[in-house]
Amino acid sequence: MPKQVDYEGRRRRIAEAVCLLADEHGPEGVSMRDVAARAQVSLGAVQRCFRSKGEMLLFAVDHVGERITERVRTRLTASPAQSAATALGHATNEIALLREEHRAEARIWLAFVAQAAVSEPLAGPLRTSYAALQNLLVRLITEAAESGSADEGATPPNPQHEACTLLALADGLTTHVLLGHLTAEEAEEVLHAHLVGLWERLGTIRPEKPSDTPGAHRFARAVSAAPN
Amino acid sequence: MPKQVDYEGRRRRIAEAVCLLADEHGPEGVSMRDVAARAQVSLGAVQRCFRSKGEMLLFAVDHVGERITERVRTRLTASPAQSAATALGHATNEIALLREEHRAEARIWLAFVAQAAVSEPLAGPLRTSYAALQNLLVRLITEAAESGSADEGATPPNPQHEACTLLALADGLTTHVLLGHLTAEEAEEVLHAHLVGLWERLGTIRPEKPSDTPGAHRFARAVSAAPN
DNA sequence: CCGGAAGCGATACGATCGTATTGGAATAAG
DNA sequence: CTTATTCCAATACGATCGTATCGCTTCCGG
Repeated sequence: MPKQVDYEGRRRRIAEAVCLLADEHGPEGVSMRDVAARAQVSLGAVQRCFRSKGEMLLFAVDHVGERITERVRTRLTASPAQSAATALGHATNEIALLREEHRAEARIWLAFVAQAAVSEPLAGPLRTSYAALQNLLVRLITEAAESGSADEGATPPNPQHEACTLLALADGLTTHVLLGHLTAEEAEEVLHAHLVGLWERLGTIRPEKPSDTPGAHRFARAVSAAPN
Repeated sequence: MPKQVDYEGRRRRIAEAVCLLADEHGPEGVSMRDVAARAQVSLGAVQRCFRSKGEMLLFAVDHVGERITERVRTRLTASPAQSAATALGHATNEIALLREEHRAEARIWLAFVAQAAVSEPLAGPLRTSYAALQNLLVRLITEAAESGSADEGATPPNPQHEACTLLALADGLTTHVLLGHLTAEEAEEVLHAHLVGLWERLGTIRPEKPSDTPGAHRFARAVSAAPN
């Protein structure tokens, strides 16, 4: 048996390079050559890892999806929320990718989403990621609703609906921030306001600020210094 | 003076061609040659109308933005809403571009948004369009709030916040429908549910169903969607 | 030590891109 | 009609794309 290399590791490195380029020049602005240069490998090496460009992009989008989902999950288990409601806040804030240090991830996500809207094979992994996130939200909402009011006075909101709403709202806000239509602070405020409404509807006691930045909102890079 | 042509008309026709192609092949998937072919003009004619491809795209995005905004406005004046609240429902439904016949417009919008996230000149017109839509929503919300409850019991919601929320939610839902994560019906349901909540918060009497939607609840396959 | 398979850097190739150029058709003014 | 000017279709051009090919280099099994 001749030479053997760590394909999985290389694939990941290439995927990271794809992300960096997609962040800088948008989707379709990533070429095999640029990717190879960014990943510090030769074009031939990239071609050995992926049979075609499409396959490479597919792997990259899967990679990003897993990273985001993983980050949300980590956030939940790392800082054990005092209540399901605050956990919900944390998760939503994480999904929205509003913080400055996640702007790149947000741009990458948007790039892939736009591409996937016209390329069915790319849409698959994205749907999977969305489904995972939505399931997580549904679970948190259900949990919060149960731990919340024992009184059943108001209409108990449909967790599916609420999760859809939250997910779509977070996505939309992210997009608007990327476009510069909203500032990150405005988006956070809007998101928080919606969460407050949701908590009331759930009958939970309104928890403290869900964000990890109690004081100044500007440039919240206090937490999760881990680059990647 | 020699020959003279209707440049404005030609520009519009080219913009339409750009939209058709962006709808089919995504952003960056539109080439000058394809555009020319679609618009039934020669490549040279396109080059005469626009100094560069970027200029052409800029014109096209402006064109689309105006068309959408105009359509929303038309919808409002055409069917004189019984109340500001129903008008709000109509406008939101129109913005969300959920109906099948507007799927193309939605894809085009998403394409431009993704492109604009990494290309500042493109972002300008998009921001303008968003600002216009948001202003319109703010106006409708304010109107609805005034015509609504005279009682000031609950916290009077901030129209700016509500407009932002509505706009972002509509955008996010549109995206999720395009990706196939939600069906158009599910998205409409979610949007409607949010509007109901908003109406209650505004203290307005809940109006009848705001759109021509079928009322069926079909949330069976919301989550754990197909892999691809 | 060595045979040979696997990896990969370099390079070639054909297609397609945006843009520049150009020669002739079309048309309004004199 | 002539002429000057605008328009445009065709074509050329250089760059860049994804992909295929081809020799080296590298390294494991025997």
